[in-house]
Amino acid sequence: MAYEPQQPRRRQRRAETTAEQLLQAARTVFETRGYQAATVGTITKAASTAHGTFYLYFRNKQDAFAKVMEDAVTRMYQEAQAPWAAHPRDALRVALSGFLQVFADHRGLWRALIEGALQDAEIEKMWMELRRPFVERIERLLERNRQASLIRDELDTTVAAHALGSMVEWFAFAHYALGEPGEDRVPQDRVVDGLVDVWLHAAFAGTLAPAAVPALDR
Amino acid sequence: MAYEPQQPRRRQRRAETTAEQLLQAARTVFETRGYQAATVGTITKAASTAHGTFYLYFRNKQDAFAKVMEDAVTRMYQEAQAPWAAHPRDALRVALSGFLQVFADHRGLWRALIEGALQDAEIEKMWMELRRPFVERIERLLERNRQASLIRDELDTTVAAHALGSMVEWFAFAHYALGEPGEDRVPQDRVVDGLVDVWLHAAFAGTLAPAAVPALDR
Amino acid sequence: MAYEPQQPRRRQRRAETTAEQLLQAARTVFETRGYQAATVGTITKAASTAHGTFYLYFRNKQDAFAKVMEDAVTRMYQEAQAPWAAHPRDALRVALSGFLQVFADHRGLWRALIEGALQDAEIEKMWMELRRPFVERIERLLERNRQASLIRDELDTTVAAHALGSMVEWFAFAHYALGEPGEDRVPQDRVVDGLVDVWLHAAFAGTLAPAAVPALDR
Amino acid sequence: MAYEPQQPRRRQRRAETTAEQLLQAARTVFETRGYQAATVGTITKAASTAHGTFYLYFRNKQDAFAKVMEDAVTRMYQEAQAPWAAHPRDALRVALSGFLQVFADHRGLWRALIEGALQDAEIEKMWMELRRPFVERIERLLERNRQASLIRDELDTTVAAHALGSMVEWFAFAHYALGEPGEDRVPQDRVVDGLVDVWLHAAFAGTLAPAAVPALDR
DNA sequence: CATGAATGAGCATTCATTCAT
DNA sequence: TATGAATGAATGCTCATTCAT
Repeated sequence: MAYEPQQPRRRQRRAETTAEQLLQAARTVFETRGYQAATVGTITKAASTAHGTFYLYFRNKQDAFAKVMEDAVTRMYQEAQAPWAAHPRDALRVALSGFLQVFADHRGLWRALIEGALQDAEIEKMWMELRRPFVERIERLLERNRQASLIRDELDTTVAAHALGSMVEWFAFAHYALGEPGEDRVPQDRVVDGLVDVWLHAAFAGTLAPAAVPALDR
Repeated sequence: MAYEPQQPRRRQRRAETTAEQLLQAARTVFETRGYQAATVGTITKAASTAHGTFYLYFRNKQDAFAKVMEDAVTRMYQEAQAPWAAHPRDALRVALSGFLQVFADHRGLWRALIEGALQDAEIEKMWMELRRPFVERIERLLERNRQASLIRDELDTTVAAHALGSMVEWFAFAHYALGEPGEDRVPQDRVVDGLVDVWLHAAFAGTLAPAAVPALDR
Repeated sequence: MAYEPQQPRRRQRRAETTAEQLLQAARTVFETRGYQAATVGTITKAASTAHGTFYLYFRNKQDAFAKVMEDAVTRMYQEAQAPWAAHPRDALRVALSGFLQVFADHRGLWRALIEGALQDAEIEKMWMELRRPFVERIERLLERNRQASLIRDELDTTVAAHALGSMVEWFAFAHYALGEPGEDRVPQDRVVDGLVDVWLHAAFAGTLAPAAVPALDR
Repeated sequence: MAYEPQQPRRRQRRAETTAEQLLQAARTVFETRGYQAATVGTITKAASTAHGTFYLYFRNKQDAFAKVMEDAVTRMYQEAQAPWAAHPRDALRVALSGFLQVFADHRGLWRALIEGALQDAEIEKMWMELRRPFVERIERLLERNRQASLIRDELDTTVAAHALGSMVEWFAFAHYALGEPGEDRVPQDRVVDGLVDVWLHAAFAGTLAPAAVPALDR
């Protein structure tokens, strides 16, 4: 009840620290154990706080996950959009390479994100929103190039943007986040080259004689 | 064994009925509630059997899931391999269309499958194995056409097979299995056309002057 | 409904076989897994009969255990009372040696017996009754030798009989039935010598000239 | 940690109370129902705590049993090692008498202990370890007196220690812990006298002048 | 703000026993 | 007699959440 001069600040600092600890711990725990297998107890233990303190900063486990993921996923999609070189083919290389690298580095977070999204509608919504700009950016890219007549006329840019975005995302997921962590995989360089190749041919203009398309066997 | 005249048949029929009820119930429950949220109790209740009966037909929850999924997923990937028309472009259309349709129809099962895979290493393994033939088939297709010189020389068929397979899978997942069930989506015809288009240009031969590749915006 | 000449006999023989199989299987299962850990399913599987058949021959698990044990334990105590040599010290040696041997050979059955007795009053009662002659025999022995003035005057034969009987029984139990099965133990010869020594001095009078040791009845 | 003025004490007291209630309840339940028949639910009900609280204080049922028994059994074997009178024969009397009394008073716990040991290898191990000092102490006693030439030369002290220890233990078990609780038994005084008598003659040298019996130290 | 003891609903799994055939 | 499918009660354990201090 006495008037405290600078106590509030210290208290606030303390709170921030605790919040930071908890967020950090939650991130680590979700990353290593996944959404459902992560427990509040594990998180508070990792954060060296009391069990109850968790509920001072998060409404519940779901909320903590959302907060962790919002931050993490934003950073991940951003990392994947790092500024790129001037040369176009190389530019695409850099972008894809960055995205794959982020995926490989945060395997656990991606797994947790998808797991969480499947168990919790709010997480799902959040993810969809964080993901949208990623696809929209591809669409904008295609649109712009269409105006420059570099894109094949008949390309449905909306569908193509979704398809190419999905291709990268899912390829990365299946390649890096699924299967045994230490498993042998196609080396990243080769993967990037292949993806760039598919991208370029899929979207950009060129003489593509339909007659050349062969029969697809079963 | 040789004691009962023709009763075994009756018993057997009863057993088959129970098995069918349980499998059906398990399928429904997994489909509507997901992997983790599905409980043995819910399944047996839905099947109108005693709780313990579940363990007469499944080793455990995971096993039930595997059995449900093996059946369902196999059917799903097979649908995408349905015999197809003579015209190659149409053939691809039919295959993709079938795959997307199945996906749209079994949104819940796919969600459950991925959720399960992320929570249970065995399920993950099972899925990877069910999925492999799907990708391998694409690779074989590309290889065969390469020998017919219909495929671009520089195409890395392994990477491309994974990439194109992933594209379809993830597109389908993101498009049909994520988001609100009733949400408005791009109409399926347009989607199929777009995907076929990307496929054909990505893999098959044509003059694609690198010079034509434009700058990619950020 | 027709008059069957020798069908009954065959049927009876079949029944005996089933009964025998079940009893044998039950014995094995109880011996290897103990009372509580043994399950009806394991027993019927071992006996190659249907689950339900078990209840044709036994009222329940407890009953099966009682039947197995009655037989087995009787045999065990009897084996331990095998006819013995004429020389008294050696006679005692033979008797103790036999008892210990039986114990060592049927470690599992003893464990199961005691476990069962502790969980089931009927088993307990049965055991007490099977055990009683064992102690009474010792008591009779001491009494007889008292009349021959070979026993110390002040010996309370009743208590001594219980004490010496218990000593052997428990020693055997702790030595052979408890602890790791393969554990190193004091070699049996030395054990027998020690026990004989304690017995003789505990009960018999004066300087124990081997000649003084009387015949042990059976 | 430094936040709460003196509340921790109150909380701590509360926690101690709960711990005490649970331990007490567990003890009672194990004593009256045995190891296997005791359930966590029964214990928490008896302790008036929530089911989950049990796992705040015990890792699992086995752990609770171990904790109950460690406490009880230690006390029981110690009772048999209570400081004793100067007169050696009386000293032995006191020790044996104490042991038997404790046994008679805790019939249920002994039963549970043995039952538990037969069902759970860890409990068995724990018991063997609690029991060992009891036997070793006897052995040390005999060894010491051997040096004072009060022990018969030919006595195998290791075997004798096991044998005499077993005798007392098993006698007590069979006499007090088995059979109907209210059954008529040989009166305790007579039992003690008999056991002492056997002990002394079994182990000590020659004509047993009471004076010759040495002090039994700890 | 922080603590951590307490709660209790929830779940997978086992198994003795029954009974229709 | 024999079968084996079906039953369902019972139990140990986890963990998100609350709340008195």
